[in-house]
Amino acid sequence: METLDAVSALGALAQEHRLAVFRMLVKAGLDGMPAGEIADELGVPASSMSFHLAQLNRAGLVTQRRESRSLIYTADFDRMNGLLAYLIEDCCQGRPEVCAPTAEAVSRAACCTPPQKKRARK
Amino acid sequence: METLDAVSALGALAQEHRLAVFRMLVKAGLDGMPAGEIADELGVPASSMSFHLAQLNRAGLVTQRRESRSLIYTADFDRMNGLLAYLIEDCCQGRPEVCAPTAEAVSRAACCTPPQKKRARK
DNA sequence: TCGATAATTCGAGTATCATCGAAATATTGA
DNA sequence: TCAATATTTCGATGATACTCGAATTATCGA
Repeated sequence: METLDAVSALGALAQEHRLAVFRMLVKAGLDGMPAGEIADELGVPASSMSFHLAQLNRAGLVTQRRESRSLIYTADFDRMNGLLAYLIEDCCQGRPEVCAPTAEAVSRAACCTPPQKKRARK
Repeated sequence: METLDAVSALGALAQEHRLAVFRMLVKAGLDGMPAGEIADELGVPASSMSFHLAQLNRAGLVTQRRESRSLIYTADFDRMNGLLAYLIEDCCQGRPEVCAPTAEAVSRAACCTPPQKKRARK
């Protein structure tokens, strides 16, 4: 991940509502959640939530797919892993012997693997 | 680390200059760097840099100590580790079996351990 | 085709961020 | 005590960010 991508991803997560959304979407896994449900759950007006979802989307941290009338948002686990890897490498940069093994472990372990597919929502 | 602390730390890193400063300070290790040198290195006016350093400081990602006329800034490795741990837990939240071992590995390895003390600057 | 549902885009208001020169503060050495 | 150095704080400016109601777009079922 490039530095500018990291800045953009960090900025997307650096907001209370958006961090909450992302946490929620991680929990939801590959099924994702419709915009309206996210907004309801967090008690934020739909138009405000739409703004935040667009930011997360632009930063690549969530993807969007239409399912009938709903737009389903899903966390992008690869992207989040990319950010984590960047931060860990960044953090240890110039001193790889200190924690490169850890960075390596993280990237090998593919930390943010989406959980196995769940049942379709009722 | 609490969610609001994470938002604040993420916000501090979500800016090109500040991310560059943090990278630089990580490289510098416990010795840290004086504000002026940081500003020079990045080609940013001193007053602008002071603003950014204050933000990093407020977010707890750097500490400040006076050494004669200079203010030396140092990366706070514990804080950065806290942020990484938060993000990794966050990312895997509700599905610990997927990557808890990785989070554990990261925290055990103390990824952002400051490198051993270097020579005093000339 | 029409009404209902789900969401986004628009517009306007307020707030916070980023920038940078000038002025103020802290420290040192002579 | 005074000039020089290192840095911050102040003030002003322009740019983004956040909020949310109203208007618009897309889709579905009858």
